[in-house]
Amino acid sequence: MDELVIARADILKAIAQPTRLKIIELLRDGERCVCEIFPAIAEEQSNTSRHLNMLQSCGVLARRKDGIKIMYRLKHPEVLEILQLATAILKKEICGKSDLLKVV
Amino acid sequence: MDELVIARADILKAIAQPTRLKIIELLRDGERCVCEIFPAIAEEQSNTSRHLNMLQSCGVLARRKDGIKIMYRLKHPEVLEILQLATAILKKEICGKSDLLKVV
DNA sequence: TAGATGTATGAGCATATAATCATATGATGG
DNA sequence: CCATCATATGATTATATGCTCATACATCTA
Repeated sequence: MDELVIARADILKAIAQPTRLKIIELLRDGERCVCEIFPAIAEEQSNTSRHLNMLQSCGVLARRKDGIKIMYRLKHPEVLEILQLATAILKKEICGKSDLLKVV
Repeated sequence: MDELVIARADILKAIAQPTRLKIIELLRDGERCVCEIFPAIAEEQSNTSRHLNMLQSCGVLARRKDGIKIMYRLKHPEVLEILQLATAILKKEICGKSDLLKVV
């Protein structure tokens, strides 16, 4: 039971990090190799590689070899749905706060 | 732009933790006070209080006073949808791994 | 007003996480 | 075979996180 809770938390934790969010959003447009990803998200190659590896090993991304390159892609469309829902919550929260501040 | 990525990561991070997941699942059935929550999830009062405060300040939970008690409740149904999607991903991943192991 | 009850918070600790630099590994073309 | 390009990984550091114990703070009631 507790194992399941932890497993679910791990999936969400994998998504819940700025650098990894940027990776996921980039891969929304399709498969990319590491050498395309790290300049696109403005992170170090080394750091990007670690995050990609993490996302792959927890099942969020899939990877395949293409000659010398490693191509990463989203494995589950649900991940994008989660992002949308998070954005929806965020929007509602921002509106709520703006109301309080009488800014909007 | 980066601020938005961080804000989205923060919402997800709030959900992506076992103790907080347990709280959220408990509150799926409706409003509860702290003194009901911490025994139900088998955590210390102090620790539970911190997590509740965290979930409230990031907008996942709402709270109100009821006499001496503080009642917490889910603020956005989207949070439950996120949990469902995470479970869906997990299921697919577990099945995939089971296939590999030829267990199922 | 003195307890009792419910909730929050300060301090401390152990562990986890993310980033960086340097280097290793591995595949490819000349 | 060597140089080069693409990716991964070891070591280190700084910071964040989660938990616990003790205590504070409020609110109610006898």
